[in-house]
Amino acid sequence: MNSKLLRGSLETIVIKLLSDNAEMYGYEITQKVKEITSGELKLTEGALYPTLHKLEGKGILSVETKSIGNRYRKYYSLTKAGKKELKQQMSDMESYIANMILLLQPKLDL
Amino acid sequence: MNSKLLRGSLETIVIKLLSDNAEMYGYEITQKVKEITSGELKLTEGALYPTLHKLEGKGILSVETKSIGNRYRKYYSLTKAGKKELKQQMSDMESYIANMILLLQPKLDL
DNA sequence: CTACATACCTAAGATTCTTAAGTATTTCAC
DNA sequence: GTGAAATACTTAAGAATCTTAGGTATGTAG
Repeated sequence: MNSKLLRGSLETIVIKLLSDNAEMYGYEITQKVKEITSGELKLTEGALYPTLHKLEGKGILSVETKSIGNRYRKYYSLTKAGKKELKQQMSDMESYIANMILLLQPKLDL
Repeated sequence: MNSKLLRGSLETIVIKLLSDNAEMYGYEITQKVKEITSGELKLTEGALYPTLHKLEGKGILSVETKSIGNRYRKYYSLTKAGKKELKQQMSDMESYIANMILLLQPKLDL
C-alpha cells in the first residue's frame, strides 16, 4: 500500500529537521513531516522512535527529557557529530537523486 | 560503505531500462547502470538476479533464453502488466523525490 | 595457462521498514 | 462527566530489500 515511501531516508529526514529546528520531540517530528509534505508522507512511530534511539546511541543526537505538567517529552537535538553526519547524508541524498534522474528520465538521444 | 545507494529503487530501475530497450539480459543491465551513472551506481548480482526472478514471477517481465555459441543469456522484456507497473513506479518515484526536495531543501522563510 | 570478463545462480545475514500491540495523559464534543 | 480522539512515548514480530560471499561455467587476452 505504502509504496516504499521512506526508502531508507528516515534518518536523513530526522537529522535535517533537527538542523533546522534546534530541538524537537518525536511526535512533533511526525507532525512536521506530515505538514511539510501535505500529508503525503506519514512517519510511523514504530519506525521513528527506534531510529531516534539509534541515532542517540551513535552520538548523533542528544536528548533532554522535559516535564510538561503531568507528562513528559523527550527533546532531541543534533550533536557536533550530528552536524557532520548531516552533511554526509545530504550529500548522499543528492547523489542518489541525481543518479535516479539520470536513470529514469526519458531516453534522450537527440 | 555503500551508503544506501539503491534505497528500494532496484525494481524501478530495471523496469525503466526495459521500457527503453525492448530486451536486456541481467549482466547487460548491470553494465548499463554503471555506464549511465558513470560508475557511481553498481548493481550487485546478488540483488539483481533475485529481483529479475521476482518480477518474472509477478508477470511484470517475460524471459527468453537464447543460446550464444556455447553459452546462454536470459533476455527479459516488459509485459503489458509491466508497462502498467512502469507508470506506477515512475509516479511513486516522482512523488518520493518531490517530497525529499520539500523536506531537505534549506529552510526558506523568505 | 592463467587471470579477468562475461553470465548465470543461491543463501546467510544486516538493515530498515510496517504492523500491531501496549501504556498514559490531555482535550474536546456530546 | 464520559467517551473518543489526539498527544506522547514504547517495544516486538515479521516483511522487504539489500550486501556479502560464495558457487558454476564459458570466453578472451596477455
